[in-house]
Amino acid sequence: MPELPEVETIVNALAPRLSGRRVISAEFLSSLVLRHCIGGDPQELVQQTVAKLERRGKFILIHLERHVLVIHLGMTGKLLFDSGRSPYTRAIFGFDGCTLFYEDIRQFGSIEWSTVVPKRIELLGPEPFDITPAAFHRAMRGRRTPVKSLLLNQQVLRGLGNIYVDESLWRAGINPRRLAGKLSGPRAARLLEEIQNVLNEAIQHRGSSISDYVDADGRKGGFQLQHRVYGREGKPCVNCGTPIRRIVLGQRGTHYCPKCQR
DNA sequence: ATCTATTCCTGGCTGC
DNA sequence: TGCAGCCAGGAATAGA
Repeated sequence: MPELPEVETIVNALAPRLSGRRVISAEFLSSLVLRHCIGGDPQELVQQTVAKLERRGKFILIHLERHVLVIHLGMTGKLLFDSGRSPYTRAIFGFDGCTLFYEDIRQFGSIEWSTVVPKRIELLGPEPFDITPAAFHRAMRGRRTPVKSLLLNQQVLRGLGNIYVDESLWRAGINPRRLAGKLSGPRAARLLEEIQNVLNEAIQHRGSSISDYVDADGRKGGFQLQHRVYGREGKPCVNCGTPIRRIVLGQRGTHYCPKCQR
């Protein structure tokens, strides 16, 4: 499940190999991944040159001359260079020099394009690295939802998913059920700091490969070995030895230490 | 405006 | 062994 660090790793692999390349062909093998793209003809992408690549939260933006291609990998989406067609190939982008295959088993991912960045992308919250502790605290003020749910809200902060939210809350010593609006300024600042720490460390490790995640060159990440709570139900907390607990919060599996996180 | 529940999808796992 | 049924989850959507 690609979150900010995984998407960052993918974009870092894509950018040098796609920048300046010309789109030769665009083929879609599944209409499901185009569910956000109403009435566009893939042929209009052909012959355009890639201007630049950008990550916004978990979204990949490929800026062409006249259009922007917006890709979200969902749960099982992958962008792979020259991998060849598989039963789960949903789209194929031919460039002068390489071919990019979009694979997605569960088809939670999506691809769309338009002449301007879509509104819902513009409405995303700030990058976790681009918000001050004070602004972060303000964003939580008055919110009567568990802090975990708020951190998953991409309109508040963009890029966090289930893994890194659980890991951040453990590092900050905050119970995922705590209401966001009840966090003090210092605790909010600590939380933001730990969010930035865990994301930076995960990027250094090229992301987490928990199911079958690989980057555009087929390389796995290594940060799953650093997880302290995610996927560790029943195992001892590395800080205090208490068994890690798993609950369902906001329809999401949630992992935490009942002793360290209050 | 804010919050919660539901829906999408399918390989892999659990349990009978 | 075989198979039904359930699970994982990001984001859009509907409903409260």
